[in-house]
Amino acid sequence: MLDALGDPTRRVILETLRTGGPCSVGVLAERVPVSRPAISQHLKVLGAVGLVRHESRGTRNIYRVHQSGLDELRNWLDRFWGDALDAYADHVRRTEEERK
Amino acid sequence: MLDALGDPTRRVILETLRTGGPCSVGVLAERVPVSRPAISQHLKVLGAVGLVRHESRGTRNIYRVHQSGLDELRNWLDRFWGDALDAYADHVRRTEEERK
DNA sequence: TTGGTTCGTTAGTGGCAACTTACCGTTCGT
DNA sequence: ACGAACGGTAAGTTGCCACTAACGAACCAA
Repeated sequence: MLDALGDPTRRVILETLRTGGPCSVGVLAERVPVSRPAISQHLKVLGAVGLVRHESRGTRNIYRVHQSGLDELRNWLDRFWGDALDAYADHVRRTEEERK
Repeated sequence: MLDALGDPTRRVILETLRTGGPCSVGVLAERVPVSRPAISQHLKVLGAVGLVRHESRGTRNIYRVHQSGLDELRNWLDRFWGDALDAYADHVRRTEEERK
């Protein structure tokens, strides 16, 4: 998931899909300075983690951003930050006891 | 920012800091199966994007997770999803007109 | 001051993944 | 049914980044 967002090209692809709306692979290859097969590979990765969905329209596949991946990221964020605060509180309490 | 979270080792370091609370570089090197210099380099990257803060305690530096990076990520998420919906609405309207 | 930690930095290497070129399957128009 | 367009896949290369090893700096204790 975060691995998928780690690549700059994939983020550009997502940005393009976000600002330009859903579009085909060929159009994406025109807008992003990268060959068409590279686009395909990245879309495969993005699709595997639920960040994009594709829909076959004749010979061309229309890709669009999908929500599930973003939701998962948000949940991870919430849980992460909550646990970090708890762990910090524990740490403070522990060092407090050591000082005695 | 997302580049920083893209590396698995860095996520492990963050997880370690989160669950175990703040700790020094040497302790991190013990808990994460990676050499100490590698830890230093990763902490440098994580610090550059505001995900961790360090505080010099004598010869040793205590690192802890910091909020600003997470906040920035959350803001990005919110704006991303909102814009994606708008762009999708535009796209629907545009294809609707082309159908005429 | 001297020895022992603790940490940051540099140089160098190995491995992985992103990219391109070439090829093949699929689908639509004629 | 045939040609063309669109897209996914395979193989191969290149570039980048994570990692280790060695060195150097700062700090504390004696």
